[in-house]
Amino acid sequence: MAPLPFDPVARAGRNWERHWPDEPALTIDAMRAVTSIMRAQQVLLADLDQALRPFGLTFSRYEALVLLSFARDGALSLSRVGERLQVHATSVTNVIDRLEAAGLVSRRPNPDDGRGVLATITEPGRQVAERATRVLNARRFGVESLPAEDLRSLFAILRRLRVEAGDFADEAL
Amino acid sequence: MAPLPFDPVARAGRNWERHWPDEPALTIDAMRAVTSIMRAQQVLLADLDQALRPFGLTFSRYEALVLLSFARDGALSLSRVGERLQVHATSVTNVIDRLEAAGLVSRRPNPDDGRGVLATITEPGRQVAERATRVLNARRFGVESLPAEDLRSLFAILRRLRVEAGDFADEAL
DNA sequence: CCTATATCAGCTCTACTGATATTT
DNA sequence: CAAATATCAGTACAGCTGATATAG
Repeated sequence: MAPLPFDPVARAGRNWERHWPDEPALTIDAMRAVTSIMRAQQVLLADLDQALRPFGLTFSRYEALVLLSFARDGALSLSRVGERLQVHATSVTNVIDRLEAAGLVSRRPNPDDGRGVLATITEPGRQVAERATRVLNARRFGVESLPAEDLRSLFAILRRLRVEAGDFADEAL
Repeated sequence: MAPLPFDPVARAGRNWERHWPDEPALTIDAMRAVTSIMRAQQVLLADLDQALRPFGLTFSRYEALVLLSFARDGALSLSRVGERLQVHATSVTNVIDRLEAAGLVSRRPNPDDGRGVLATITEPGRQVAERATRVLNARRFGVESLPAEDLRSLFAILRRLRVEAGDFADEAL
């Protein structure tokens, strides 16, 4: 795809001002910020998925695998996985299905809850998680171009957005 | 989905530090920022898609429709639509197909290029775009919780990320 | 009885690949 | 002939709904 000789988000902002002259500046600020997030996510996801392809992982599967690698005994109930990654129960089933088919995770009944299932990371799963993480760390998750200050600003600002959206209840406010 | 009593991104950062003690702090900053962008996008897209559902639009279709509404004569070649929205040619065909099926856009041959097709917004399309935009403006695109300063920071920081990712060539650098 | 957990079938959507007809 | 434009078939993926079996 040929890169544009101008910023399409900035241009959209100018069009917005022209067509909606009575809207407060805050509205255009919001539109530019949201459009920027959408584009940034698209660019980053494509970059990360490409980096993870040699490992047979997508970013979603990678997130689930790493979550298990950090858990006590390398195991979590599927419901916990869904909570932490904020994905639907059916999506958890799907992601774990694929990780299990690749031999990176195994299922077993939850001894503490007869309704539940524990996903456990396997030894090959740990190895894949570690090698994939080395790759992502080395390319700094696709944001090599940003200084630490900007990265921390992003986290802080988007954290507020996530709290307001109900992503989690802030423990330190 | 029950909201967590803690920030899952912050917790992932602490786990990262514990498992990768030799990684520079910058790596964890990058991981937190990227994960935040992914989650924020997910939350925002769900919010916007829900707001647009009564209009029979997704955010993708809304973006294409608004782009046409801003264009001279309300028309753009499909290749231009793809450039501006940074989506694949096949996705442009798909989006315009659906907008056309809904009567919001019409296709006609490009008089300036026999290979091309022009997408033109219809009068019903303009009305839907205007009503949908009023709704999104009113809810400030889902980021009501952020002050103008944060919205402008997001735009500025993500703009650099987009430039480095080849989203566009900066005209003012 | 009501709720929670997980799964399944089925649908929508976006993204991408590879092939193709047409035109420049 | 090579490149660009658009389309189509087919695949993969994530996200969701509704239904279901099992267990707390």
